[in-house]
This record gives sequence, C-alpha cells and structure tokens, in this order.
Amino acid sequence: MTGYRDIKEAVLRRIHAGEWPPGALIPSEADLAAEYGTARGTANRAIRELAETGLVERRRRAGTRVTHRAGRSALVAIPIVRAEIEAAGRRYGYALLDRRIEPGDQRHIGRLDPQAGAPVLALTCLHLADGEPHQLEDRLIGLDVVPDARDVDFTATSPNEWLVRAVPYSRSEHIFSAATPTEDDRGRLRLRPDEPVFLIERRTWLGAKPVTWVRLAHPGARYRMASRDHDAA
Amino acid sequence: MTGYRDIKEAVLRRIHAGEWPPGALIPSEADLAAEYGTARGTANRAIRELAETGLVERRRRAGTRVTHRAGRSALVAIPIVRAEIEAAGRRYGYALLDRRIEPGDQRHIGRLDPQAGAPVLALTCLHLADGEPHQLEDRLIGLDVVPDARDVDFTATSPNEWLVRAVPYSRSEHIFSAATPTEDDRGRLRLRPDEPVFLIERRTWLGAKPVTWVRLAHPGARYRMASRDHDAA
DNA sequence: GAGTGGTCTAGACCACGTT
DNA sequence: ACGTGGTCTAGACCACTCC
Repeated sequence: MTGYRDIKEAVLRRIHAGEWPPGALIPSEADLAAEYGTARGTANRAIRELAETGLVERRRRAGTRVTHRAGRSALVAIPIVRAEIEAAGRRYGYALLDRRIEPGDQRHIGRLDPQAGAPVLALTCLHLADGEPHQLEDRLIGLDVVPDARDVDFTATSPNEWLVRAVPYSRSEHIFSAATPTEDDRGRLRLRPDEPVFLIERRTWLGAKPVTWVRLAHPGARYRMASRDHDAA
Repeated sequence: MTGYRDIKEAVLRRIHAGEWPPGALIPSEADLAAEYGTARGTANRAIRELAETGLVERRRRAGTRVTHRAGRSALVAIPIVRAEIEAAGRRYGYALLDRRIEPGDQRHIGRLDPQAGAPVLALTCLHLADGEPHQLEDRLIGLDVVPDARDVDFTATSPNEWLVRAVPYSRSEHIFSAATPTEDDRGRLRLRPDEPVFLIERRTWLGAKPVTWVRLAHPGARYRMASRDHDAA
C-alpha cells in the first residue's frame, strides 16, 4: 500500500538525489498520483506537507517548484517555565517583584504598541528552580484588550499561566537573542561577572490588537534551548 | 460553506472560551462533522492541525483532549548566511580560516560523534556583511559519511552551501544559547568588550550516521533571530 | 482557455486501545 | 467488542494564474 508518507519520502529522496534541483518543477499532483498509483488526495497531502516545511513552493497553475534558498527550519518548543523546571525534576519557585499600571505611552512603543492612552499592566516576576533564579519575566499586558488582568492576583499565579488559560490569541512573534545583561538582570538573576543572558521576546495579538509583550531573560551559561527538527526523511 | 479552517477556529474559540478546559474531551470527528455539517475528512483536517500545534492531543479510541500544559511553539527559519546577508541588502564576504583533517577521537565526542578512527574534516570560516564579521562557523564533517568533502575547495564555496546542495540528511537537531565568547570568537568576530555571542549548534544525521556538526557564533549585540508563529487562529 | 493546486464529499477499511 | 482516530478512494467543483 502506498501512503502519503511514502510519496513524501520518495519525492524528498529524488530532490536530494538531484533529480529536481532548486528551481525545478516537480510533477503535478495528478502525475504523482498516477506514478505511485494513489488517489490525488494522497499525493496532495504528501506535497502539501513538504511545502509546509519550505522545501518546495506551490502556486496554482504554475505548479510546484523546489525552493531555491533551502534554509532549514526548526520547530522550537517554548515551554511554560514551571513545566520546564518540574520536568527537570527541580522544585519550582515563583515571586512577583513588581506590579504597576501605566498609561500606554512612548515607553511601550515597539513592544506592546498599545492604543494611545490605553492602560498597560506592567509586571516583573522571577521564576526559580531549586531556589536558584531561572528566568526573569518582564511583561506588559494591554488592559484594553484584557481587562480581567487588572483584578488577578499575580502573587499567586504567574502571568504566563494565567494568560495561557484565560486569553486567546491569534498570532505571535518571537525574537531570540544574546545580550549583555542590564543591572537589573545581573542582580535579579544573580549572574556571574561577564555572564550573558539569553533573551526570548514574544509579542502576541488577538486579531489586530496587541495582547501582551514579554521579555524572558535566562542566565546564558546555564540555559540552552533545543529543538526537534522540522524537515523529515 | 463550512471549511476546515472554520472548524479549526470554532474549536479554538470554544477551548479558549473555557467550554473545554485543559484535560477535557472534545467531541469526536464524527460529532463535529455532524455539528458543522461537513464530511468527516474536513473535521479531521481541522483537529489534526490543532494537534500539530500541540493544543490538543489525540489517541485512538480515547478521543481528543485539550492539552494540559499548553507550551507554545515557534517555527524558526535558519537561513543560509549568504542569503540572509544579501536579503538585508549587504555585501556578502567569506573567508576560510582553517582546514584540517583529524582522526575521529575524543575531541569530537558530543559533537560529531564519529565512528572510532573515522577521519573528520574540521573547518573554520568567517562570513562577513559589508566587510564586518557576521558569523563564525566551526564545522566538523564525517569523511566516512561524506567522502566527497575531502576534495572540495572550501576557499571558494562555503561548507554550508556545498552541503545543502550535495548531501542529504534525514534528521537534525539545534541548540540555541547565549555564551561568553572564547578568545578566538573575540578576535575573529571583533567583539566589543563584554559583548556576548549568540550560538546556534546544529547536528545532522543521515539515518544513524552523523553527517556534520556546526557551531555558528554571532555577535550578540548585533544579531537577533526572529520566528513566525506556529499556533494560528 | 486550460492546467494547476485547494478543498470538500461520502464512503470505506483498518489500527489501535479502552472497556 | 466497539468506538475512536488514521488514512485512502474516486469524484467533484472551484480559484487562481499563466498562456
């Protein structure tokens, strides 16, 4: 029995073998289906999944081409910090360091980008593993979009966990970087001299409205983020 | 017309609205199909895609449940450095700094993990943007798996580009981290004092055999890696 | 206009795991 | 045993875009 996985692997192999170099047109779904003796739906699923990884590009009428700049992609899981710590067999600790409500203004541009004048909830908290600082979280929440956040007791629940449960979002964006820590980072994460921080910045929207911005700082020398691969063969 | 996207959004909304809290069972494909007046295949695709993002978990006979710890995931594109630089409108430059062939031994454990005694090609090269150091590449290639690499002129072609074109792989793994630069990093990337490096380490296999290991170091203060989102609504 | 991908349908069989 | 998801089929209609 030929399945969509078989077709996917076969096409992947033929691309890697050089049969279809970058830029080349691969056979249409109908031709692939005929060649492998399946329904078109089966070939469709195979090639659709290859397109999702970026290996090929599809356009109606124009057909399916092998992508030129074969960048690789990786699926990075960004765990909830509590789960990450507990999964490592360590004791999770949490502290709310600061909570303010600010009018949305210049300070938030490029981060939350709130509507002019809309109030912003600014939180700073620390996540610990076995009592040792693990992640420093600076967060902005748009109270116009998420009014309920005003009344949540964030000394008991971390904003991450509350938001995941309470607030839907439709789009998010991440930036990963290495940085020299700020003075705050240095003190709160108890960094060694010269130790950098690994930063994850995430912005989240519901439709066009910004929901939350967060900066997650990890001690660089003690943090690595791994990914499973995304291409497959 | 109700499409798989409609069902996907509807289910997403109902989960976020609290109708099905984490751990709850959502209706079977057949029930959803009946509810929304579609074929089962349509409901299948909707829920399958939600499962791919990790929002729900599916098991035969047991049904589909809302995931408990809904970690988020992001799809990170790792571009070929040349394309990345040229896409930014900068001039690409490349230099091979070092090339050695070494017997596979202790030094490579945890990186390439070559078969005992198999020769390893070790390359160091620098990628520049407008003449400024952009990425320092340290690479190991298993010559037992990729014998052709021995005869390639890597002063003309960067190993990244050659490998992408010439060698298939079946699995890869990435680690992202922030680090204090080594003395080599500092000199070759012309780092400012206290400037950290952003590291990408990638290991690639063909079946069970290690193909290549690479460490890509970027000046932290000048490098950010962005991702598109992977969850969708 | 015609060929390509995008999607849906109604049905089917099977694998799997819970009961 | 039986209900669930996993997949395939053969056909269909449509949207898009190149010619």
